[in-house]
Amino acid sequence: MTKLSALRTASDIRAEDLADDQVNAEHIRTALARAVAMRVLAYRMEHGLSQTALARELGMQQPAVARLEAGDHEPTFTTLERLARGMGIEFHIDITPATSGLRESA
Amino acid sequence: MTKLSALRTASDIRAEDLADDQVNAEHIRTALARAVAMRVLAYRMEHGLSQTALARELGMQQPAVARLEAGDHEPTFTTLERLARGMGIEFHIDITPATSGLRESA
DNA sequence: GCGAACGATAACACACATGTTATTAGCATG
DNA sequence: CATGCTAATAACATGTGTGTTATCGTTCGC
Repeated sequence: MTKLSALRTASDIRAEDLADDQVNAEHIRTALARAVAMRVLAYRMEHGLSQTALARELGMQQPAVARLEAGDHEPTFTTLERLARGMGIEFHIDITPATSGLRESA
Repeated sequence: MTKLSALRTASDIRAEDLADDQVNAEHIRTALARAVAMRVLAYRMEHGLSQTALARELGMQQPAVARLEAGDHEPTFTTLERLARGMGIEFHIDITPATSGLRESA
């Protein structure tokens, strides 16, 4: 099970960062890595998987999952795509000119 | 001015790819590079800028802009961020679990 | 106490996007 | 024709995310 405090913390940060999934361009570099980290961790907890087990489902090794959950790296699009297929998540990237009407994201 | 045919082609592809800005995870690897390419080219044309001029605004060299417009590379988030700040564009990345209701993108 | 599983981290190789410079071809204007 | 601007491309160095293996500390169950 590994420290429940970790899970608690995860849920906590989820409430902060994951709540507004539409991250602003300003914070993307910082927020994306953490958002992905939270998603991976949450998914893993919800499904009762170990890092090794999830890694096998994603076609990678345990340290790779650990790094993703650490959230220190900027995941590549290739990595995001792999996560999307391996886990159930979807991620959308929409590029809109600021002049053509910006949307309220929250 | 450089071949107008290029511009025509750009507008053409815009109608195809840029129309559905919400790209699916399946096609992201392929589509993102091109979507960005179209955005850069469109912006540059609309503002009557040369690659060199735009490059200066973005803090990079002309070949870098050319590569972006070529659309053969996967731009990094750092690059996207720079484009977002340099040009007026906004890009949103939202990560949603597939189980929590997927949106119709088109 | 021992062994097993888990998670974190170090260390290395590799792929790839980018930064950069130089060069080339196309086209317009003098 | 010569010059200048444009865009495209080659070639190289660099940074960084990732693949991979090995290892360490911790915790749980025997």
